[in-house]
Amino acid sequence: MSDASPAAGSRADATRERLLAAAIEAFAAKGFHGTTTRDIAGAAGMSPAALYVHHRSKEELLFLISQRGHERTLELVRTARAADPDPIEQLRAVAAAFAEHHARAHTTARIINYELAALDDEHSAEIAELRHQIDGELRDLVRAGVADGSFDCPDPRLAAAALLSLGIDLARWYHEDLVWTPEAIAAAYAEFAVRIVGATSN
Amino acid sequence: MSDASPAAGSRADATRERLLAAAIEAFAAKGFHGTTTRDIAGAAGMSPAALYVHHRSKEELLFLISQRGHERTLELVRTARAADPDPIEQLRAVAAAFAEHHARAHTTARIINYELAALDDEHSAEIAELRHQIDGELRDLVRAGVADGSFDCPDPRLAAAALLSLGIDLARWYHEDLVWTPEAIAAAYAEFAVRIVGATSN
DNA sequence: TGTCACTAAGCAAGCGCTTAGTCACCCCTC
DNA sequence: GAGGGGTGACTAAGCGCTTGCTTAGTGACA
Repeated sequence: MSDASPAAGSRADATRERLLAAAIEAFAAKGFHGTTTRDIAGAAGMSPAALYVHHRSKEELLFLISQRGHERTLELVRTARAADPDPIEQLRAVAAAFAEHHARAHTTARIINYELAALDDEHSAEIAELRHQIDGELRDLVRAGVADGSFDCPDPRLAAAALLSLGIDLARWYHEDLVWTPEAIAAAYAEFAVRIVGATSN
Repeated sequence: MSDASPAAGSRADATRERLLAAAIEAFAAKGFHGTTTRDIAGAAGMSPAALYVHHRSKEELLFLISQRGHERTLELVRTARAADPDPIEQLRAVAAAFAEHHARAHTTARIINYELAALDDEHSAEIAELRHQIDGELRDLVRAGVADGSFDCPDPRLAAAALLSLGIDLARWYHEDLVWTPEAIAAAYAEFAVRIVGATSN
């Protein structure tokens, strides 16, 4: 039910993570402004004040979730690109990994993509930089495919935006009791991605 | 900056619409729970109490926006489908209209797609029915194309979901000072749609 | 004179966050 | 190994403020 667990060890760290996990569930279900600090603390089995022993504010909780999530996504995309020099294979790998992750971690992904406006200015800038890097990876990939003639696509930037949309919107509609597994989604979406850029397989 | 204006006439109706327009801007920018009734009334140049002269509650405002928006989208899709019996042409028309609308009316579209959880049970059920009809139109269209051999696409339902995602996610990222016009987006997205379903043009 | 859009003032409830204090536990000393 | 001083996770209570919404009343127009 979660994908958070770094730096474990002390009892305090465990509680810290428990509060973070509760915040993820609550923010995803009711949005940042729709969630109260009492909701989060209550779901973690603690009093409202305990939240402030481990975290500075409700907003900091959101930032932490957002930061971890974006770093994870960036790493995911870079790893997928690194596996093969061929743009078509890179695109398949990136689209599959991106889609599978957005299906599997749709709870976190929902917060990451739809609660950006609730971050304060400083945190917002830091997240914007991470998003810029993720977007850059996608644009570079599409441009490389166009440059070597693998892709047929008049506007690479717009194609990159469409590819991102396909994955990100999964966070909005995917949930566990659908017929599709994250792996099935990944396979289908890899094919959609290849088609969108008009790839000619060698 | 808005696309609301039916049933005008009396002074009261005009004020009612002014409040609705203010609610649209505020909900889109800060979310339903992040918006206060004072924000809405203030933006409409009125006191907080004036809101309740014209509307039952803040939630009813959201429902009204959502209902109008969904009805408009459903009509848009049906009109696009009605223009031509050929599935490929229908898909082009639907994808173009859907994308253009989500770019042009991204403010309203954002509320419609991302604030569903804030509706009360009764209103939520009514909106769910409208969404079901929109989804149905898309699925029927893809199935028709697969049936007559125009489309090559192993999972029509998943392809329909991807087509919807492409349009809906525009509401998240599109804004006025980008290089692309809604018309340019529409043209590119019509091509993406045709590619996603693997259409073989006759 | 009656109607109705509209406001000033305010209510009950709920918000994020703080304060003052309790309690379990750990290490050091004798 | 009993006693004591210190530490830090945790809570009950509540502060200052904001929320959605109501009420009593005003003033313009028919």
